[in-house]
Amino acid sequence: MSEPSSASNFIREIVTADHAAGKHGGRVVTRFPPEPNGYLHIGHAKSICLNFGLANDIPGGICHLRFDDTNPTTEDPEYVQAIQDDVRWLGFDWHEKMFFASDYFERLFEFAVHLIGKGLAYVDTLTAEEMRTYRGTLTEPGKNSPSRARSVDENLDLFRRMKAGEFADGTHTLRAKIDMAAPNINLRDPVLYRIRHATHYRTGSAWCLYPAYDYAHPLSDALEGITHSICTLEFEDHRPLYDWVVKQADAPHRPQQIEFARLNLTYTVMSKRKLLELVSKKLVHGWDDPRLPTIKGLRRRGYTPEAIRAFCDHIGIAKREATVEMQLLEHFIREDLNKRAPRVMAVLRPLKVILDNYPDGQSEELGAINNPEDPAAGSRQVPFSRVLYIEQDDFREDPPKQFFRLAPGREVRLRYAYIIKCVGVTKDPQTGEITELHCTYDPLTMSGVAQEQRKVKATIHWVSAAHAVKAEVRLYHPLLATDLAKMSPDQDWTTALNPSSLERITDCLVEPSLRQAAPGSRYQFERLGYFCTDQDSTIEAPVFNRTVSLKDAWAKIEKAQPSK
RNA sequence: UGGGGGAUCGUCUAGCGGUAGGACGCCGGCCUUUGGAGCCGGCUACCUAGGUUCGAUUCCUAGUCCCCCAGCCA
Repeated sequence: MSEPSSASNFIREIVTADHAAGKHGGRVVTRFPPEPNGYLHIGHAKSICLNFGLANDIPGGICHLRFDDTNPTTEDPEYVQAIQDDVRWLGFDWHEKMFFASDYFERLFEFAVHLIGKGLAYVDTLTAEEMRTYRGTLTEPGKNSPSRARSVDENLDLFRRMKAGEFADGTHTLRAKIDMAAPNINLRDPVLYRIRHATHYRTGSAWCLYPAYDYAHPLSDALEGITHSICTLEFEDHRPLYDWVVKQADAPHRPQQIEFARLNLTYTVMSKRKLLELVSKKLVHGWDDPRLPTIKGLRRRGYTPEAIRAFCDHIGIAKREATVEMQLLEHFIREDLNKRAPRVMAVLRPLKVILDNYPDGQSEELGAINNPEDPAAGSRQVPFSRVLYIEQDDFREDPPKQFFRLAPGREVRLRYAYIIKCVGVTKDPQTGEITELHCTYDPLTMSGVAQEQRKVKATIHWVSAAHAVKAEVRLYHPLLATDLAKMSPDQDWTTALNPSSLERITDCLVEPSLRQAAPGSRYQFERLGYFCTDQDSTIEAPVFNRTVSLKDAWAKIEKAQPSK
């Protein structure tokens, strides 16, 4: 990737200054370290853009992809694959520098032996329950575990036996010997290793002893020669422990941890726990459900990596907790797709229009511009005939103020075609529902012909009944109907879900050029929005996802109108 | 009544002692064969109170409010 440098931020300043000062031997090595226990989301994209972006922009910089797989009970190779796919799809490259914390288990064990030898770690026999009691509280100091006085030899012996599988889960831990009275709770003899007789997706049953994050992470960083270890704010008070581990283990290298605020977005959820809950309870259709802020979801919905990167660059990096408006994300996908999505005509909610004065059985091919923003996109032919469908929203029997579209006796232009006039409305005698419109067309108003005196206030899209292709369109609405921040924590957060976040319309009609739309291809349905061909789409049954609507000035006017 | 962080337009963000800027959003207008796009203009922001200084969003002090931490999760 060779895009213009991102806007600066405090982390970029630190890294740039360190690089200029020749710190770390002039190297810059960052890392993106997900635990493979879920799919990546837009919040991870922020971190990916930061870490890889930094490495890309600084000469000689490199960003590692490291799987922080130290907990065998939550991790799965499915996630390892998905994470690699997503990072690549976002446009980043780890240049072969892909690592697994689980590959360091042996070396991590040796560091622990070293720590024990220095008298800085001990095997504790307290139960989890007891350990909690001994830890003290936020305001009261903890007290030393009886195990703290064990000799180095005894610790070494016990630790090796822990590794050998002699003890059951939960019976022993390895703890750092720091300070049980430390005001920072993370320093009150944190657990370094715990026993887990579980199968790890990579190391199988080779280990029953697993290093904790606070121990494995700093040492993994050190082993890889990471210079700047960037993480989110909640790890701020782990930094003293991070530094302690690297220093006391006599690691070959001292990385610097820097924290920034994670991304929050309005109307959606970003925690792995909640996303997993949505997927496992089938509240959505999977990790790639287009309603989700996962990378896979956004991708299926039609988002481009370029738009996501532009968004990430734009929101900036800071330490203040912030919630970005979804509209900003939408702005970036509109901006990107406006420049490159080919325009087509599609009618979501069809209303039949019969052109009384257009010869029955006749049809013609009309030239249509593929993208007014991109002359190189060329043009195509769209068939026109006597019976058409227009959007139900484009006709009002009793038009409100400022409604410029079709109404009895009124004229509109059909995009790329003629000006038509509504001369009759047919209704279902039973329901009173409008079933079809009778219109006349003016053959002298063919699109492209100068029409000095014929100005109409609206141009609407249409499809030819005889040529249109039936399609399903899926519209997505916000995942959440209620702001989670306004809910009490004891309430079930899923009650905040928007029950109508997915709207499927199965009898849409699209222009024939869309018949063979390939899954993943993106279009602008004129006047409606940007749509992406879904992976479920087939030639027999095309399916389109609405990525985002176009900005809708009329919707605003209508909403602002007094009533009705 | 511990520790660690953070407070700038509605939202995100810039500012590094010298006229508080940008983006989104919103409101007008122009333009338009997409009520899209584009163009032009506008939109009650420095948490509070003191102090230092010719001058403070910036430095200092004291408050206020918000977030994180008591997993053998990461």
